[in-house]
Amino acid sequence: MTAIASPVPPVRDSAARQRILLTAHDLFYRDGVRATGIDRVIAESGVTKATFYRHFPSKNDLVRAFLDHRHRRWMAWFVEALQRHGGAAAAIVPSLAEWFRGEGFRGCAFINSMGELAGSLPEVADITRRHKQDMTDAIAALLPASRQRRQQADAVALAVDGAIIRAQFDPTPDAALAALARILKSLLA
Amino acid sequence: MTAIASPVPPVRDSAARQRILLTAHDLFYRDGVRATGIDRVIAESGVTKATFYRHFPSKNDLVRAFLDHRHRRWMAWFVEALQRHGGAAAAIVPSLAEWFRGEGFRGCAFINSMGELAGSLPEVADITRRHKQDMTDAIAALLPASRQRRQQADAVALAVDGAIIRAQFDPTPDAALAALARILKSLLA
DNA sequence: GCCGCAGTAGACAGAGTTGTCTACCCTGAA
DNA sequence: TTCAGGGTAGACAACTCTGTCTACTGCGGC
Repeated sequence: MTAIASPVPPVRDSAARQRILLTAHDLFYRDGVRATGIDRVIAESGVTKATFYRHFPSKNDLVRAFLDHRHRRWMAWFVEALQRHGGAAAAIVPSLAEWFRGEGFRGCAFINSMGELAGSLPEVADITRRHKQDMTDAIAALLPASRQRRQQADAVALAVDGAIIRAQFDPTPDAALAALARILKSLLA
Repeated sequence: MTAIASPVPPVRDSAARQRILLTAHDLFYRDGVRATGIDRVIAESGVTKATFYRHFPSKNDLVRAFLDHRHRRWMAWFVEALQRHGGAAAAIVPSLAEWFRGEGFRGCAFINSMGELAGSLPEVADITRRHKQDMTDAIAALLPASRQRRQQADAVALAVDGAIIRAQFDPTPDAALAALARILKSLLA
């Protein structure tokens, strides 16, 4: 369904489309998907309804594009941050600290979306699973090769998700980072 | 604000109120809070609008009552399940397995709500923090007394949250449980 | 020069949202 | 017996939501 191209390709990498997508990204991530009306996205991206609906036939299409964009953006940042902090397992905590302490941190966009869109966009679970798989792969790349690297990476990724959650409801991310560090230390000893 | 009693107590533990609350619990947990309209709750609990608004002056009041109810219900189940599985740290994985494999499992109601209500009901972060604090206390009670029990419990709770998330997007909870078991084993060795 | 098309501008439909209000019923306690 | 109050039944207001539609503009390539 989703991927069938229209007879005459109606959209491309236009400036308007980019503006819509970036605006939607900020609003969806900050306020949540359901809390953000299409009208708001349209108004804030300085575009008209006709233009919006030319690029995104429905809100769900925009949501999918948002998650796709978010995935690329976040993964690029994550991989870069891990390298910047040494490219080993020890890079995980300082990298996440950066994110958690960053201005508009509001948790994981995928986890948040999964919670609110289970009914209206069931595929968000699959999208989230793929996102977390890529995150786990990036983590695995930091670990020394061994027979249990895959499972170690799974465990680390699980702990990272726990830390993201905790950093989302605690006033400061310190406890989340400390607990994560404790887990990593004992897990990779 | 929230806790000020009205001059003449307008509500009590009536049957109607209970029906509304239980219906709201099921719908909010299954479909999400924003996705569930007040009309739906009213229709499915077999009550009229006037009755509903007598007990819950606004949807936010209902949401707060829902989270409170959910907290009591979930904590009671959790403590009971941990005891039933032996009352030690080893009880955590089988207890969660029960929940994850249960019929309507849809993740943690608090984490889900925090994601979608950040804007309209900011206090949900505090409610979630208190809920997780109680969960952590229940976990701490399983661990042998030591100087680091508190921090161990924090780390275990963080991993539990990670497992809840993973069980929410994976088709089966097996990987989540295995990764959690791995973390517990190395953490409590 | 003209034509296609991405864009602007905005009215409009149809459904759904929360919340209010009137009118009536029924029961249990003073 | 009266009467307060929790309940039923449902209209209605005011707003927001997604999505459609018409009419016009401005520009780049053929």
